[in-house]
Amino acid sequence: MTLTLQTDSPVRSAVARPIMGRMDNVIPIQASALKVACSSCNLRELCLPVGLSDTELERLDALVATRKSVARGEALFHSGDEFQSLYAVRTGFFKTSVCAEDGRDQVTGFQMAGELIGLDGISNDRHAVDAIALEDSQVCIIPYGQLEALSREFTELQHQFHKIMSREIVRDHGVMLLLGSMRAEERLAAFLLNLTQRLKARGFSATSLILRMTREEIGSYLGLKLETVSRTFS
Amino acid sequence: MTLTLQTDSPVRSAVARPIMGRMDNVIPIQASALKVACSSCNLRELCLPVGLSDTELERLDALVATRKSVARGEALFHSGDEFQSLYAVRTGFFKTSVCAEDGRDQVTGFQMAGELIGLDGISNDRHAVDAIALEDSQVCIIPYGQLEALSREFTELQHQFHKIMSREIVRDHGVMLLLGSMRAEERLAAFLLNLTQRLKARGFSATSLILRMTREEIGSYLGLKLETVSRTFS
DNA sequence: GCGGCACCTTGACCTGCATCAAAGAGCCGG
DNA sequence: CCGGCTCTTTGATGCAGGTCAAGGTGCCGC
Repeated sequence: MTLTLQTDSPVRSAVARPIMGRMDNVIPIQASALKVACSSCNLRELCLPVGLSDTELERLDALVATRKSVARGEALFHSGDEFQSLYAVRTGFFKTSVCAEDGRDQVTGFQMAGELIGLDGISNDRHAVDAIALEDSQVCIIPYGQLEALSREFTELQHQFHKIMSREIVRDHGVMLLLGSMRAEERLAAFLLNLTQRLKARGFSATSLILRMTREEIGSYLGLKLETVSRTFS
Repeated sequence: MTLTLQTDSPVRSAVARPIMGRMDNVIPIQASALKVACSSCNLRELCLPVGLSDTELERLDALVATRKSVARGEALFHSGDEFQSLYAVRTGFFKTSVCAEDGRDQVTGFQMAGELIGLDGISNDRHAVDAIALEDSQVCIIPYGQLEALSREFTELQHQFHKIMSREIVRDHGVMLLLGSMRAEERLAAFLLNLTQRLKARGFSATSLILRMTREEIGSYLGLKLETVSRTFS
């Protein structure tokens, strides 16, 4: 298989600009009370509502009532912020990262449409990572308290939510395997493979992809330096 | 602060043998229907029951009805096994590890008394890791379906369970930071610090610890080779 | 008591990746 | 249109940690 890589920067504008052009007409990065409905969302088979009945979906619609736009480079939340909601990526692309006391930081994941951000915050009511938009994005706001309440009512929702958390744990274990025992080339390969699979599940081409993140961010995720990432691509 | 390290092997028998001696009198590694009660367990402040009321505890007692003994070196479960229950470590010490197709494997964590094992299995009804006892151990069996049912009834239990899953995610992010951006010495230091903190929370001395795992297992967890671990200790 | 085993330590050497450095490409604002 | 910015590429060099190898220690079973 051949894989066409297209970096998103500095050629970025060729791709992202059209989107930013549209953005000029709206207020950037405000929590806008857009009306939303999971039941009519094309991501519902990838997101929280998987397997829900119509009545359940209806109740979820009432809960996930608003969206929020986040401009490229802006934070959805920071480490230490009070935790109140989970966020489902509606459009766009995010990274999450932890940082050590000495300033070094580590990208812990990249999130795309249909994926949940903020699960780390449940543990002690504060977010433990930074979540940064890598392109202009929209997220659906899922108030956590209400989600807990609703999932006490609906077995399916509860189960789906647990699965999502568990999947995150399994994913993290995969990253540990990658960081702990693979060489640079293997890491990059595994990373690209994972990315294309996720894009494919969302209906994008599996043989050509645009990298929204910088070499440095990829490097941080993979435990490599940006030069190494760049060299390994060549 | 000074820290006395005591390796558990090959001097292991000095420590573990007495326990194994006792084991000779019972059937080793069988699911024995020991009567158990969370409400009278000295680990309840570290384990699932945190924050539960008396009536809630009573119901949980009914659910977590049996224990299981696992002999040193035996598996609690393997990757690929059907997932049915979570396990709370009652006594002893476990490791969990994932393995790649090519045979390399990576230790993803060490679990001690009061910690939950098996959360990875929720994601698709199969366990994703191997769980191996590093010393003769006992676990409480928590049937997952029943736990979900009970946590639909009791807000506190539900919340506590979510916190435990979230904490696991945060822990994993910490390990990623360690694997992705620390040098050998720092990794080992962070590892020992973490271990002593957890032991302290369980009432053990914080300045002297016995390493139940081999250099190789530590190395696998930290993304280092056993020789490096050994050298770094010196 | 002796050989075998599992684990740990130590030494010598090598290599994969980090580090340092320089230069190019596309973009942005003035 | 020019200078500065960010991101990337590429080269040269160095070192942390991997690899290979040998030897030690305590345990176990015969």
